[in-house]
Amino acid sequence: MQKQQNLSKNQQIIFDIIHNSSEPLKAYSILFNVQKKGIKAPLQVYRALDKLVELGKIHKIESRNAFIACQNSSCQISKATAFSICESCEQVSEISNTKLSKYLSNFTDEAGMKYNKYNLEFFGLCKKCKSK
Amino acid sequence: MQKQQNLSKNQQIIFDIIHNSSEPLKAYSILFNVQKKGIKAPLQVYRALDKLVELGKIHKIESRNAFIACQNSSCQISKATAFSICESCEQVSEISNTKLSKYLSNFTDEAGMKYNKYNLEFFGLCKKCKSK
DNA sequence: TTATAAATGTTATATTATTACATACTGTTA
DNA sequence: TAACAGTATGTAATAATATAACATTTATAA
Repeated sequence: MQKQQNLSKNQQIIFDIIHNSSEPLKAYSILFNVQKKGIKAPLQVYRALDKLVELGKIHKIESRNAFIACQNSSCQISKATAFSICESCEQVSEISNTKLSKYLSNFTDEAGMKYNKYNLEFFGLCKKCKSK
Repeated sequence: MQKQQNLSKNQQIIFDIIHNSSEPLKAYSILFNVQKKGIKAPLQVYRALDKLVELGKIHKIESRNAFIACQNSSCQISKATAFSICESCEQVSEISNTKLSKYLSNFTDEAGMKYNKYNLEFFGLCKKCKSK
């Protein structure tokens, strides 16, 4: 329940739920979970999610429309993200690999373009599911 | 309008529209475009899209919920995809860079896991937008 | 030719996300 | 402290994206 400075009430409530979850959470499942705390409308959830993403406290898993807490203490702003996703159990982990992030941050395309931001999603079977 | 063998009627109609588009297309914009051709329901579009993705003829740009034709002739099955996305004009290009794809296909995480599939989206400003 | 898989058609509905507008809170600075 | 600006909240309505369920047809191949 680690208290985060400078989050607003709704932002804190929603961050806590995501942070305490062992799996990525979808917006409407978050909504369902926070209705007892007085957050009643989708927009209240989406606004907090937007802000938390902007702050780098959470990331959106684009292929799943779901959100996880940032697992990478150094990632203040989420402009360089990488995840592994198990296609069987849907477990998601954030990858923090210095070589990978350096490689991608320095990547230059055929036209000489560099990019200030990327998102990478790996898919496969996690250890548990592979051994089944 | 290049005729593709072994696509069904709806698949062919929808592939042609995506293939001839200069920008990624969203499912409901495709639907709107094909209503004159007798495709009336979202599901008809989504089914064709699913199949085309499975065949590697098109790719889904996850962060945009939109679809583009595969620009990489060698990419039969879309299990290793990379795109550059302009955050200003929303132009999207598929990146086919052998070094990058080798690097990512061989990537091994801290736990020794390899992945059989990935999707990478780079964000930035395209040449045109940068020079504005 | 018959049976199996793939594709289609149709209606309804589920899920994800935003617009628009009114109000309240928080932190500055005059 | 008053006035202001910026951020956050509340609420209702609706837009945009995607799937379930079921009936039927077409293509393929044994």
